[in-house]
Amino acid sequence: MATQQRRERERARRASLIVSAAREMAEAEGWDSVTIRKLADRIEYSQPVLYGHFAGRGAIVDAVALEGFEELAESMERARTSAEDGGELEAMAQAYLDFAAAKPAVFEAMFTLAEGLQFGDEALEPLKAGFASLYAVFAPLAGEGQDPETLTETGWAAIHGLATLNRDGRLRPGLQSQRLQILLQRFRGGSGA
Amino acid sequence: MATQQRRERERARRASLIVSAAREMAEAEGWDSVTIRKLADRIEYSQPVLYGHFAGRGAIVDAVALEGFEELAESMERARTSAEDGGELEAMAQAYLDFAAAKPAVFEAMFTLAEGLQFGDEALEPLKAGFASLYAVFAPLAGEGQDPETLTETGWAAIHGLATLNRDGRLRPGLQSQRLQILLQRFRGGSGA
DNA sequence: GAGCTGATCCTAGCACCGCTAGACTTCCGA
DNA sequence: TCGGAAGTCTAGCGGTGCTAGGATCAGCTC
Repeated sequence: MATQQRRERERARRASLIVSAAREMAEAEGWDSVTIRKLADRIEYSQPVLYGHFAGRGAIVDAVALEGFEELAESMERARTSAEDGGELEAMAQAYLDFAAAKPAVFEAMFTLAEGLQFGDEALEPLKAGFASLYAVFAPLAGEGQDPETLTETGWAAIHGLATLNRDGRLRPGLQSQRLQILLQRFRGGSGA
Repeated sequence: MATQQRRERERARRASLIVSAAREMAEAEGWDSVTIRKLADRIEYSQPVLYGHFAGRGAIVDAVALEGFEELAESMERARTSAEDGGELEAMAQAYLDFAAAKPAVFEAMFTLAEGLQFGDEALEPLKAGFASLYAVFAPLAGEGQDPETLTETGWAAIHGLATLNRDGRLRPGLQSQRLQILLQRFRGGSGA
């Protein structure tokens, strides 16, 4: 009886060990070098054990991505709620860009590697939470007769584009905050100072 | 003497055959299934022949990406120059989004797979041409004391984010043109009608 | 406490990948 | 005609994700 629970605990613990090992390896050497063999070595089990926890390599990447979405949502929400009046958008956008810059491998898992994550109405909780944070900030900026959700998507895309192009070295380095300022100015229609 | 030239021609022809085969396969079945072996089968040569043309698989992907940049730059420039007054930004942005939607595999090669392409000041011609088109449209929109190049980067990122998030199914389908309208309205500061 | 049963784990191997060494064939120029 | 260079192929190396099948070990039953 209690045995069953202990096993369950150990299983869960090992699963999260796999995920964090994958994450660390990816962040240190890139996703290409995260192989099942190395992962198995790292956690000191044979390869088949990994398949007892995840359907395959892709599922492990997805798990890292999901963890990333949780953290991103949390970061954004914290930034938003602790910002002073009028500074919510900037704080949240900055949190997004910081996340992308600080955890590039996780970000990559979330937005270019993940394949099994559901979006839209049936999305998992962390994904919805992240969008909700964005919505809370963008919706008030919607103009007359403008759908706030569509505006949110647009604003998200703008921030996201900034994050990805910058990460891939396609924008001039050292100017990210200037670009963010321009974006903010355009979206809230202010002076940009 | 003439033999040398004929050989040169045949070589070039075969190189472009490889690139277009890779491109077609990627567009049809995804980049994962573009393997050197299948590619060799397709062009009816053995694998080592491919390595006489390209340093490796990555170089082939890069070649497809470069071709993509040429086409994208051309599309944007055509859209921009043939648009009626005041419609340049919309036409160009639309061209960008259309390209991403119509040729997803090429777009993927350009922005997530390519590894050997230089950006910035030493970028290849097509990349510079593409940015020049963007610059021509965005620069006039720069506000007082605002760096036009930084504005261009920001605008590009916004459009790019729209393209990628939409491609990955992370935005509600069927609303891309509404999102573009919102973006345009925000960037030119107009009414958005 | 002995024996059974089911969960757990590993060894070994499949089919595929990118890439390359070395042999063979073909063609050109002297 | 013949020698050398260019071109091409076969075969194979080390790696990948993934899995079948057997061994081992824990816990339950009597």
